[in-house]
Amino acid sequence: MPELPEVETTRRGIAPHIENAVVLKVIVRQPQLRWLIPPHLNQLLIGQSVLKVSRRSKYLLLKFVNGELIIHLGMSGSLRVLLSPNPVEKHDHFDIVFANNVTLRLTDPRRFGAVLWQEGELPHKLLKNLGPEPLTEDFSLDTFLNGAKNRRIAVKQFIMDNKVVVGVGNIYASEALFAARIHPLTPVNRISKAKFSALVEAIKYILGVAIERGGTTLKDFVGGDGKPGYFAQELQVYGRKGQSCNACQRELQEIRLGQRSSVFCANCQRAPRR
DNA sequence: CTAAGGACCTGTCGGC
DNA sequence: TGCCGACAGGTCCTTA
Repeated sequence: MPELPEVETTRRGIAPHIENAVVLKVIVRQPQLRWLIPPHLNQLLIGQSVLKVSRRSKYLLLKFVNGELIIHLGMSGSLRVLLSPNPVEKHDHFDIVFANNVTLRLTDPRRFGAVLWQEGELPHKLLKNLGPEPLTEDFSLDTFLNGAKNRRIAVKQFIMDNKVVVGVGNIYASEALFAARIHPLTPVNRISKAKFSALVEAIKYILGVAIERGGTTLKDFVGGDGKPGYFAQELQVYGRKGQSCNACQRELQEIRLGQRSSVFCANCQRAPRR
């Protein structure tokens, strides 16, 4: 479910409700997510207030005076703010109940998500080696030129590599490559400066628009405020295998790349010559 | 160092 | 209708 726009949408939805709120208690119903939820969160958090809700890559960071709570939504996670009592459902694994009657609830059927605690030295090990944020100036043409040196990896896998740039998952990687008219299999050492430049702009543009639309709702994604995202109707290639290209009407093709499906237009996105 | 593949887990969908 | 395999938004970890 969540790529960067969905995580950012979630951050914006929950922040106004929980920033400066004081933790009343933490409820863990299923501690085994991708990693075990730290067992002593109640001792750490009760009485503390959330100083800030931020985001790094697809990690949500809740800053407290004594450390940082890190939440990742994995593949199927969502976080919601509940303003009134709400029945607990099957995959509601984790709640933070605040003194202002707000509950922050993590739901995650596949349990690839994570809740981690980091204190002392920041950032957390998992955040330490991440590449630049795509929507900042830290991500530029140079990012790609430097990162592509001596590599022949397929461009789709390259832009999904978190050490190169963060936040580009399977949906937006496919969309950005279509926008930049680059075939997903193109080895990165064969991409021109101009094409890389177009790809940088495409990634920034598409992620930006997706955030404006409140993310992409597939299945049941809802932002922190419970509203769905509206980017799905703007997808050009993702999930459109067999349908016709919006630019040239040719039938969109699907290939598998690193065990992920990749839909593209073989006409608009030229196959690499070899 | 790079690259490839498995692993984690549940739900849903298509085919037989 | 039931069963089985394939696949789904992520990414760490192991192996070569």
